Amino acid sequence: MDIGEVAKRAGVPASTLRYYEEKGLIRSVGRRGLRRQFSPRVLEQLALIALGRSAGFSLDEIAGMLGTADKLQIDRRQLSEKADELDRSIRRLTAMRDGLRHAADCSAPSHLECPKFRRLMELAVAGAFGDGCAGRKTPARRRRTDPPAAT
Amino acid sequence: MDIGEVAKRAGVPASTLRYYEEKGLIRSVGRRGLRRQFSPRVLEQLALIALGRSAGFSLDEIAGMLGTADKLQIDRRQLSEKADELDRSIRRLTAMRDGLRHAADCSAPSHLECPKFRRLMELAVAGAFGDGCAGRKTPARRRRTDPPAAT
DNA sequence: GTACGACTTCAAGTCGACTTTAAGTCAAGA
DNA sequence: TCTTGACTTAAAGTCGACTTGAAGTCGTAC
Repeated sequence: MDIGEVAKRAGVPASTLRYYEEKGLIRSVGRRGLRRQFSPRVLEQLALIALGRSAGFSLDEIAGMLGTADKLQIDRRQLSEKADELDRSIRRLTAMRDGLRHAADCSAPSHLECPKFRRLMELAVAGAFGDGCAGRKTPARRRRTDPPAAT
Repeated sequence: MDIGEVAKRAGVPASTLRYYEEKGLIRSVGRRGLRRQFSPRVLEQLALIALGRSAGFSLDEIAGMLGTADKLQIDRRQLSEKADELDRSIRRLTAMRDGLRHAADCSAPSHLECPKFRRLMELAVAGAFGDGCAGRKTPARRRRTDPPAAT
């Protein structure tokens, strides 16, 4: 299959497929002239990649899983760890959701006067929802690189 | 207070404070020489910002909330919407967690032979966990910019 | 025989939230 | 007086996952 065909079937832009190949996540079976040719098996690989991404694995992690063996061999411990990680995220998100829900219907004149809201603020400052909360879009910050005004 | 003092108390690097000021999230009350001076009230603002970030608001959204009025006036509808959004995330993460958990102890020789796993793959391909799942680190992709190999 | 469309490469750009760096300012202590 | 050390600025760099652009290569339909 030409890359365009794969793109159409998998619902993924051709540029992404090239990128994935470059990263070693998929492989083309050869070339016809310049053009990469893919085996239909790549569609399964792409589904796997999509799943991995949805589960929160990075492309590098996924590459590691699909990497060495030609036959898929996913480490069950890795899955389990990711499940635990998700579990922690779920707990944090749940706490946050409930807090927001409360704040939304709270009768206090200002949110600042609502004790629950203040508690939430404190937790946030303390980092209780640290890196990884609420659809965190930032790439897992390393807290404190900068000396926080060292004495 | 000097910026270093605020940094220490809030546990946020000075560079971040400058950045926040530039973005209009906080304000300094003046200068002593070159140095910004902050009122202690900025600490409360920062706590609010930390909370907003943890809840998944972007800095621009937070700026919008704190923006116009000098007195904090958060739109309750906005909180409610974010709570709903979190709720959806929680559901997706939960499904994913359960799927991973299952896959981790599944007895099928290869994951590919487990029907539940395959179902999860299909869902992922179909985008059921679309943008916003599992600590998604990417900035809310716009699906399909590239024509998927138009006919 | 040439125009077209689908492909190719490589480099650079994007997004958000910061951080880092280089070069400069300033008050205070030895 | 000179040196710290905490601040200042503006500009550039970072991270991950891609996308975009420019310039070139094919096979095929006209």
